[in-house]
Amino acid sequence: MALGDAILACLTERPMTGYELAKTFDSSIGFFWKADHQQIYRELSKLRDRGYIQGREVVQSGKPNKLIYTLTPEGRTALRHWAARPSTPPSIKDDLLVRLHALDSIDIEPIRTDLMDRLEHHRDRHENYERILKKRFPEGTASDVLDLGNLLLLRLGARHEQMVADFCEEALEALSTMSGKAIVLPIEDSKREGKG
Amino acid sequence: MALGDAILACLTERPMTGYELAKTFDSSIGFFWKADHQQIYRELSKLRDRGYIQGREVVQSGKPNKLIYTLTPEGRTALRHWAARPSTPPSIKDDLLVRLHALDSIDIEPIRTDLMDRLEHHRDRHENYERILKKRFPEGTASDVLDLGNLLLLRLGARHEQMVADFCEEALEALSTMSGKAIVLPIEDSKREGKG
DNA sequence: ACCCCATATGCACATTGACGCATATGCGTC
DNA sequence: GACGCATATGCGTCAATGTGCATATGGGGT
Repeated sequence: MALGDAILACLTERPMTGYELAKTFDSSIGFFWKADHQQIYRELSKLRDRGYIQGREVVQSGKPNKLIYTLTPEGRTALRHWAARPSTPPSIKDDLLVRLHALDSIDIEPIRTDLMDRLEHHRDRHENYERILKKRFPEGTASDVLDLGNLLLLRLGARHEQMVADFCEEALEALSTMSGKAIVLPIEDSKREGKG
Repeated sequence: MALGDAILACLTERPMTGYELAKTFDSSIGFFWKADHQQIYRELSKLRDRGYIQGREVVQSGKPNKLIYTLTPEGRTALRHWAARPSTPPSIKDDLLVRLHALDSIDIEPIRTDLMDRLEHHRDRHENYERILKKRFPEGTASDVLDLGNLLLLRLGARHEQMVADFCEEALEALSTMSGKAIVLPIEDSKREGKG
């Protein structure tokens, strides 16, 4: 139950509604973990059933009533126990890498445009991280433990995006150099072997 | 159907049995994409039903008969069409990052040991990539398009592991510096607020 | 008046993934 | 001879995830 723990982790900051959590998973923690509102509401129900969070209904007019969820002591304990277990290193699982693995059996042009799009995407994200870093940590140091975690997170994010962006650039360059030597395949559906 | 396409991509190299594919997903492409043999066999059935691959049974004695799967022209086309679609940038989704996000609500010691384990893990993987790179690409250049893809892949893997390893080191250092200032919480299940 | 957007929650279905178990047999080891 | 291991394929179940749809309403644009 990884998403559940991510939600518990978010609720340590402050009590939130499912809607607010969904927005959080679209910005701060969402840089590392994607989850849409459906997943979040479903997980919230489970966490409530287990007694890890408590919902307080707030009656509103003009809008549907909202449910503000707060961590219970049991929830805090559960989070601590989860956090005390070793983490599992994830795989990268990027389709782009699968495409590169079969580079000689696919069309190069779409890969080039894809790489260019990805380059832009990762550059944007990198700039975003750097902007937040400069704003939140102009000194580059954290004052307390909470800040330290977020500082480290932002730094990792920034470096990751930078690295992938660099990779895209390099891949594009390499493809340009290669395209002179390699046979550029015309787009046809019936493709025979002959690669020589 | 991402795993299916990863399997098709593997079969462009050479025809393989499910067993061989499972081994492949435990080494080369498996550095980026994890899949156990169950997933692979299930996906192979689907791909066969769709006519993307063809199974040829080879009778064996002493071992169960094996099914060697070959890409059909339809399969090649499907792979090319899939590869022509833009890729979707994945999220990092690492539990360690969730732990760091809630660093002030959890116990530091388990995180330290976790970070040390992860440091070792990522260093090992980094060395592994570097070793393969030196062996397969001593010149650092690729001769054809297939090699280029694999060279790029290995380079990305190496850099990624290096980056995460550096991150772990930095996080450990930061936690050491911080531990002087921060209150080290004793391990108790009933935890009150008071963080001052 | 109509439509889209933001707020706020949720169900249903399909796909994907993780984990255990089952089958069949030869080979080496304790 | 019992046990684990490598080879080789597959079923069943459950958790996690992804996608579409449903509900309810006030406010702003056209």
